[in-house]
Amino acid sequence: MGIAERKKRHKAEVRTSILEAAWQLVLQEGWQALSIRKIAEAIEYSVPVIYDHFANKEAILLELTKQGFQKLNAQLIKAQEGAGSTEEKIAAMAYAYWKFAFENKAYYQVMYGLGIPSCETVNQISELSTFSGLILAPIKDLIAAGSNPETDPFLKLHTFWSMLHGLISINMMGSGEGKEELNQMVLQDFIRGFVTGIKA
Amino acid sequence: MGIAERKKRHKAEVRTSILEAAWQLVLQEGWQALSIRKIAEAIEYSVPVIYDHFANKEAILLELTKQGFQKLNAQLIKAQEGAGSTEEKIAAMAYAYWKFAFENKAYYQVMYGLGIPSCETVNQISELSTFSGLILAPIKDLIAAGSNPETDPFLKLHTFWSMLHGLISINMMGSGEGKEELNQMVLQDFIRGFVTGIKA
DNA sequence: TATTTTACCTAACACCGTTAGCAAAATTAA
DNA sequence: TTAATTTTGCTAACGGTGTTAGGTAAAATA
Repeated sequence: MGIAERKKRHKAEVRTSILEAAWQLVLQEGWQALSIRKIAEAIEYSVPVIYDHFANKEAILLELTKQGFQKLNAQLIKAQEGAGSTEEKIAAMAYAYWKFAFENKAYYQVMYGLGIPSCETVNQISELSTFSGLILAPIKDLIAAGSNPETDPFLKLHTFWSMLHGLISINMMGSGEGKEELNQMVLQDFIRGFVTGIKA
Repeated sequence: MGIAERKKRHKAEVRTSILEAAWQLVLQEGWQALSIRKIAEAIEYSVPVIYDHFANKEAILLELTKQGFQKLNAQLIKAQEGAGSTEEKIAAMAYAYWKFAFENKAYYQVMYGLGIPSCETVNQISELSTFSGLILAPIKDLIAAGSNPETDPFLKLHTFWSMLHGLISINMMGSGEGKEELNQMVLQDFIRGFVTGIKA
């Protein structure tokens, strides 16, 4: 009964090729210009085949979003591991998040493209809870070590994520020119403020 | 030659009705669902008439964006006037900005819908420079009164706007339920951190 | 070999933004 | 008042979108 296996394997290959083609198109023309027909042409199948693998276009973007968070999480873990103190961990993760956003603009724009992940969407992206967990841990440590141990860590996680995202999205417009140094300063400014805000 | 006047007036009326219809549609179905054809039907004109008044669909959204910033600016001015100290001014404006966003979600989403206003877009929205000016003034005052008078006020404006926008956009997803109090805390947290960050 | 399942495609539906080209109405000139 | 001209607004189309119904040919099963 190796036939069923072969078929499954082939189906998985087509699915993968859809995602790869979609990703190439996003890289080349931006996620706004992604279309089912372009994907179909790229994978050399007819349009309806795509709907055998994904319910709709949004599901494809959702899958790319998941991939983005996977990649981001991996880099956050690496950043955390390389850091010593709790404080350094938070700083390293903020920096890693920032770096990820600018080194993977296409991913970041897909991940937050339709606006911030909506309530329904959040539950579909399991990677998001990993993400939250990663950042929550050092925040809890920092709170425990600070002078206000009853501070709500979720509140701080919320703040951390929100502000960082805000900084990035507003800086992402200027893009191009010699703003890199200014941006670095904004980031450092933020981290310093955030950490001392918890310790105080 | 009152004829030309009447024609001008009529043309202006049609233009206004386009914007009003567009706004109603945005309120009812969200800006993503806005379409030229729906506007045309609402104003009881054929589709091409709309292109006599606006170059394209984006121009209509741009006009709504301008209206949004006008309204926001008005509320920021009011907030600033009602506040005493420089510090209170900044807090009041942050709160007013926040309040505007949540009381006018449709506007806020149009204003930041296509992502943050891009470099080209910024120049088309004169209201944006008014906005910047409004926030810049108290920031400058606070810097002057603080212990680091050489701090770049534009950097701080940047930070202020970015973080506030981030807080709002991430909080805008949760929307609905009993998160209002938590949100208030996040905002207060932000303001406190921002102000002390400048003074220190 | 006959039958059933699977894989896949063509063609369509209902939209979208945008524009070319034309008919009718309103204005101006004779 | 009639003729010429401008203005106004329309129909219809082009090329695109996401999505799906329905049919055909190939492959697997009996």
